[in-house]
Amino acid sequence: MLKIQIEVTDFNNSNFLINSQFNNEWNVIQTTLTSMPLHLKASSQSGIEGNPIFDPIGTNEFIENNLVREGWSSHIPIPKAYQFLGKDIDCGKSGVILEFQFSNYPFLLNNLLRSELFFKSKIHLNSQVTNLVIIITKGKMFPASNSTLYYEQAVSQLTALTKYKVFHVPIRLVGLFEEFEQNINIVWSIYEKQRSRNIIEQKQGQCIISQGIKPTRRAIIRIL
Amino acid sequence: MLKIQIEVTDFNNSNFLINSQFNNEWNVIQTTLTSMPLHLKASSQSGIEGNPIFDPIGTNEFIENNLVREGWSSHIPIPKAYQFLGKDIDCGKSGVILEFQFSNYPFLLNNLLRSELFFKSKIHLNSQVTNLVIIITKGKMFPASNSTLYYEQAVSQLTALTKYKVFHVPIRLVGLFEEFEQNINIVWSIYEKQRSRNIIEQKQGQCIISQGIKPTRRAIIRIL
DNA sequence: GAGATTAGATCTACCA
DNA sequence: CGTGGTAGATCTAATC
Repeated sequence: MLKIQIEVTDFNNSNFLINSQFNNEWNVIQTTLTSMPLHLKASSQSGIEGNPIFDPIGTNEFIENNLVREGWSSHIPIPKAYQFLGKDIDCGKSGVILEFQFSNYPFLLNNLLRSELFFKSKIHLNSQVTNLVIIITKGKMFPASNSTLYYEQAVSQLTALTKYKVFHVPIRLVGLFEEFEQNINIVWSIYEKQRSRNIIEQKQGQCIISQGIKPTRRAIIRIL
Repeated sequence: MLKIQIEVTDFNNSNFLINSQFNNEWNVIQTTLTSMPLHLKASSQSGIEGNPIFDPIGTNEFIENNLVREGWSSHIPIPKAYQFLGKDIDCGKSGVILEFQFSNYPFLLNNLLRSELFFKSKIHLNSQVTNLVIIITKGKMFPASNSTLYYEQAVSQLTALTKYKVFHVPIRLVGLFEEFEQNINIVWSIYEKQRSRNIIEQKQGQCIISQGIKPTRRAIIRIL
């Protein structure tokens, strides 16, 4: 059975930190991600109505449910004194912050900087200081809503920021990918209406993903 | 005649820098902003359809047009090697970068970090290195689309980041405000359809802005 | 239940 | 004229 592929880029020594202290947490994330079928939905974008695109809602839900089952906390509130940085963080356990980021690209640097402040200020989230941040993104290959963050973009940005030593919190950036020209298991979700998070129907299925003709092209998804 | 009010917060010694080197550039910005009528439009948000909200499109256009007339460049391209930070910056002149930011709040830290990299890397934008960044935001008082950045939020975030010395580029953050209980000149724009930037009709008018009963409430705008 | 706020979803505009 | 990408606009969901 073909599983989702993941790719990882580490910043600020997160590789060493994970191997020495957060191996268990990482293993649970890795297992969760690689057991996940590709979640797709229909686009409503003008001109490509109905075309399959990456489904952030379904993906988000799958990961969150699985991690909560493994003892992770979700929607961890940010303390009052730091509420200008936001309301909550997606998931966390034992000082590991986990953010899924499938929304528009500026959220990456927003997540990064607030994590940096959690790290430096040593404030407690879920009774723990922040030791490590893991950010999950999708590969550029997937057709998706415009301006949503993709892994390669995130790698470039964090690499440049690392070069100029702008941040110090250890970060592992994770990208989700699929194989080309293989039967891929998918979950196709139909939502109540545009922008609804209310799933009316969820179908299992398969698709084949082809690389576009030009190397710059997004992949083409053919539902079987 | 009542003009838009502006408030300013400076970071990393931008105050000194402006007074000593960029007084002319600042004066043009200040004059432009304080000559601007409040731009409003109708919301399409469920439950408050038709209610007046801050109009980012109209505001943006007004500022940009005026600055271009004063010799500023707009949509300054980011060099190829730094394209992972984006395509262009809103406006600039003589090493001063200007960003209007009325979109969702994470764009603030996105703009901040890419400006920091422009500053540190000394790359040329419009044949100039980056000396100063000016970011224009709207006050929290204005009803607006959900999750759009507001000045007070930006002040909090940048203040915290300054405290931990995360960034070094000089920044002046500008907030737009209006007086309460006064006749305020407005421009009400009607767009072709939802999300359209195509203005069908633009009416001059007046409104009165009242502070909400609870201090936490957004202001109430009454069109005259 | 009304209101505010952030998180996230995801569209249109525009330019190369 | 179709494609791809970023910028910006701006909605719904969820929570307090």
